[in-house]
Amino acid sequence: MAIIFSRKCELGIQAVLYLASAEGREVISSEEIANELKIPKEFISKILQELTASGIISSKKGKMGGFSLAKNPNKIHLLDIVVAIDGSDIFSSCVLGFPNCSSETPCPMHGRWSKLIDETYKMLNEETIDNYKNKVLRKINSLK
Amino acid sequence: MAIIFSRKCELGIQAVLYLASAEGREVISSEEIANELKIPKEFISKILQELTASGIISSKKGKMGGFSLAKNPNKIHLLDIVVAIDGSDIFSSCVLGFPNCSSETPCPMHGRWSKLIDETYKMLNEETIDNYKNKVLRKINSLK
DNA sequence: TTTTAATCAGATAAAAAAATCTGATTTAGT
DNA sequence: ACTAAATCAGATTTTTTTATCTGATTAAAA
Repeated sequence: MAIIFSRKCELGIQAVLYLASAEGREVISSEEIANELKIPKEFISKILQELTASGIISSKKGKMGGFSLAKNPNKIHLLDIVVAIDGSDIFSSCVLGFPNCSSETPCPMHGRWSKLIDETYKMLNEETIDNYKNKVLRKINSLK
Repeated sequence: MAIIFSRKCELGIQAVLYLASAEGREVISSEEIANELKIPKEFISKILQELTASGIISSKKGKMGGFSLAKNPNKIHLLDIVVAIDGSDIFSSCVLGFPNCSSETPCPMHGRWSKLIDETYKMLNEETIDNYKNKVLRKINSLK
């Protein structure tokens, strides 16, 4: 089971990081992304479409086409990708699955859990793709 | 989407908390739990069976039967329930979905994320059902 | 202008998770 | 013994998520 992000979202972040790490090159095909990340081409294509629709990356059709970042990597936050694919419910939904969990009617974990979620949110909101593009190359290479 | 625990696990925790909050009474029927937590009886029955199998609660069959905690509530940690239902993968799997994420071949989020997961683990391991049984009553009553 | 290689769009299939159903078993009380 | 009320066990259905397929469109290059 995915721990916090959907599989789609995990792979979406991976793909955007890959695009960022390939700076200088015009566009990257979905096939290359699929090969490098060792995931099915068809699946990543769908995800790249969604990310294109939400304006995080842009696409160039036709032969020699492919995908590239739509903005400067220091303007793309991890949070943007998460919200685009999974939405923002995870930042407000109850960890124990109770409805209407809030400071008025908190679940028993509410207090401590809120702090963890706030930190997560902060992390995703602070970190930009730019901060990560070098780190990710190492990881991708380790996939051999 | 469930944020970190499966729906099964969320409801399992809710049910165990409910049992803890009903101390003094012999056994509680799955029907009562379902009514109080506003969830389907059949689903919670399945979950209660699993929790019985893993020794967290115990069951009494037949008329006047039902479920009760298998041990003292200060001996049952939230972690026990989580591991029994969802397993312990969430504490070691990569937040970005990369394989073999570790300090040797970390993903870009590995460092910061590990800290959050460690805190979560600590919280689940420290807190016992006992600590929560009073808090949960308020929440359950608010479900009206 | 034709071929080729790419995205795009939407349908479909497969897998996993969540929820429900059915019947068997157990046990207290009459 | 019989009945009623509960768990137990496992099959089935539904829903959601994940993954795949197919055909259309686009655009570069021969």
